[in-house]
Amino acid sequence: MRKYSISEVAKELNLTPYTLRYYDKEGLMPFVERTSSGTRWFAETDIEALKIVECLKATGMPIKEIKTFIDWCHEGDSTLQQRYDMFLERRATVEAKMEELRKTMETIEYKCS
Amino acid sequence: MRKYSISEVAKELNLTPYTLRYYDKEGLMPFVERTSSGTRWFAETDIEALKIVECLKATGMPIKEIKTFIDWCHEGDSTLQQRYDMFLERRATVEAKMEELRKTMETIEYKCS
DNA sequence: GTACCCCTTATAGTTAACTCTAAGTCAAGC
DNA sequence: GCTTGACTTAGAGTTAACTATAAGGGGTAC
Repeated sequence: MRKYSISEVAKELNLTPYTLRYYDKEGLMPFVERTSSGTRWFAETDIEALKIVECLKATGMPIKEIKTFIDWCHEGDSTLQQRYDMFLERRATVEAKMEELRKTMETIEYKCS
Repeated sequence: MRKYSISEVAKELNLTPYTLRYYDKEGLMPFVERTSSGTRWFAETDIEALKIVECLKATGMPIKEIKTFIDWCHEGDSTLQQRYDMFLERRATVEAKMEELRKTMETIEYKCS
């Protein structure tokens, strides 16, 4: 059960320590342990959680909304429904975005000829 | 051959006059005529051109790159190849983006279960 | 003749998501 | 004991794409 420093995690996720501290400040990683002197000490599970954060970010979800999601995760099973609803909403958003892109490319393709 | 004022065009394209003047300043509409007193006087074809600008924007193309495209349009047929190349590149970008969204949603869908 | 819409320049504010610096502290490794 | 890398707070800077205000002026319509 190795633990990781902030720069190791940054490297693995292709981020910078600055960004990770920023995420922490924004409440996206309230789970990370600290050593007695205050150094962040990431577990594998923390890195997995951050990968989900990156996934949500990749769908265009703003950081504040991701924070809500993370908060719900910490409130336990009572928020399962809310999280599922958020997922459905996000899926709809992404599908709408993809549909718009598809249509836009069609238009451009048409204009190009 | 009606002509349109800036706020009529803004309304039709769901933008604001501020935004249109901003686009003008950024060089996205060097084609728009002016009255003797300096008022912008949009033709139908100008609105069509702006619709293409909106399309390109919808694919995530930054304004500076759109300006390049507009400039090429004004240079005439000698830039046809460049414009086509830009289109191909844009299509590739959009397709990559869509592919990433698809994969991301798959991952999230998996994590959700 | 006044209201409304257009124009300009210049400048400042907004939002999101970083990105970085400064100034000072702490702890581990060689 | 010095270097390295972690930490903190506070704050400034960056980028994109607007969005808005101020201050001044011009033209058209009722």
